[in-house]
Amino acid sequence: MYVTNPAEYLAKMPVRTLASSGAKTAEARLKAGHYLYFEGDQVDWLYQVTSGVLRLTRLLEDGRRQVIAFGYPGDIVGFPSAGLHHTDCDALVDARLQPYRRSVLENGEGDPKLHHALLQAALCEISAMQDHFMMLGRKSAVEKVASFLCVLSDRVGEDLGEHTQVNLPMSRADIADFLGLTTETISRTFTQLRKSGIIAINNIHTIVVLRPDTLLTLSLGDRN
Amino acid sequence: MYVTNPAEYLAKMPVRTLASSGAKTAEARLKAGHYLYFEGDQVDWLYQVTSGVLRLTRLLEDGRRQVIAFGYPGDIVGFPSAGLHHTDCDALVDARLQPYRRSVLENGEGDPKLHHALLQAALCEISAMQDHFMMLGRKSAVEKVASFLCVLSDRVGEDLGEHTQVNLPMSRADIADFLGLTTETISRTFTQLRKSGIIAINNIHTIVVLRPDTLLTLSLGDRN
DNA sequence: GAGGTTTTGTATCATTTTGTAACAGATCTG
DNA sequence: CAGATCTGTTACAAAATGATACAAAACCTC
Repeated sequence: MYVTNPAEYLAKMPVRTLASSGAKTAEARLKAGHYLYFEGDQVDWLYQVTSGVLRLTRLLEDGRRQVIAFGYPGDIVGFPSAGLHHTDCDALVDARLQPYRRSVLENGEGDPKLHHALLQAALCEISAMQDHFMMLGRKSAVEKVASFLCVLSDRVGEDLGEHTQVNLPMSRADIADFLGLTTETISRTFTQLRKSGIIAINNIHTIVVLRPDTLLTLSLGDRN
Repeated sequence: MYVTNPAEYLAKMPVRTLASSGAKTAEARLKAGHYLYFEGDQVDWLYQVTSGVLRLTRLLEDGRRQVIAFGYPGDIVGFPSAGLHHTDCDALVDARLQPYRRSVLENGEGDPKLHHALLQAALCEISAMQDHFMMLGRKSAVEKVASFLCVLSDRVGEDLGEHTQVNLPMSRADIADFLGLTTETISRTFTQLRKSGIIAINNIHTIVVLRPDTLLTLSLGDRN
């Protein structure tokens, strides 16, 4: 059987920019807390994150929230459906963005290579979201948190020689809304992982993965 | 605030075929229980469902399963990521499928209109999956089941004058794996809806929505 | 249609996760 | 700096869901 790696989510795009050399649109900047677009907005541009971290969210009328994804460097955000945005998007920390015209993706205007690259990014997004389905639908709290940390560690972890340090720019509530849990459960699970010596919590936004192999095992939910 | 309709999932594509008139590829047939492709297979074709119902699934090593989607007439299945399928796909009931070459989507070969239509289907898929994220991550069992029935009722319900009849070709286990629940919870919830007079269960695969408005209210999780 | 197998429904019990609340620690503001 | 306001942690109670067991129904297969 082809083995699904449930921790594949977020490991989507090479960090290299897609922009062709000529006629490049100027990079945009987005300050922490500021919104790039809202649900229902007309889509004119797609954006590739160059630096910083974005947050894509959806709201239910009663206030319940789902964090659809975090946008890390290399990720493309803003794919339209029927020409509209279907999430809100804001920056967790100051971010730089490379904009691409929507028409490049949808009408093939401009560089064909860029059109192809954006299309591939969209297709990649579909498969990445399928991974996250498994996460949301079929994993326990510990497995979810472990998966989340594994992915971030692989993708944006800083090598500390012995261990890997991971910066968490998002709040516990963001993590909870991403994984379909409550903030309390996130806190409890972090504490549990810390007490087991699997991670260390330097400060609220900085954790260190002490035993990556154990964390990975937990994330896969091995009942062995 | 722009109101997210959580029951939007599955309401993806018009049932009309995308195929351009000329040089049309012959329609394919897939018998109930037979597989169209497996996770890891090379993608050569995309398929639009003409009739019947498909099931897209993913497996975890320990046997846990997530039903990614049900493919109803109008839906496109088989979007590649890195050229490969990332789900299994089989037919719940005999199905007819209109195949489109992968290269039409990815390399723009052939009819540009078809290329555009497939691209739009992919983008639509992304937004539909975002809806389902909300479902999996933030909804209770009753809300999930109610949403599921609402969507099916809207999409493929048969008008019985007073009420709407919905055929459920999938098993309780399929519904459970689609909604991130267990079969027992599905059974319990169905019974609960039946006893409340919101639905009637003619037989295992046929339910009737008696009070669509109440079902919709339940699906939205109004705590009013 | 008989006999066996699988699926579904129901009840009970166990576990996980959530809700609540109190408190601690940050961060903000004037 | 002091007070106010978030955010995060922890403990305990409550609720929802899952697991188990078993009976009933549906479905193969011969």
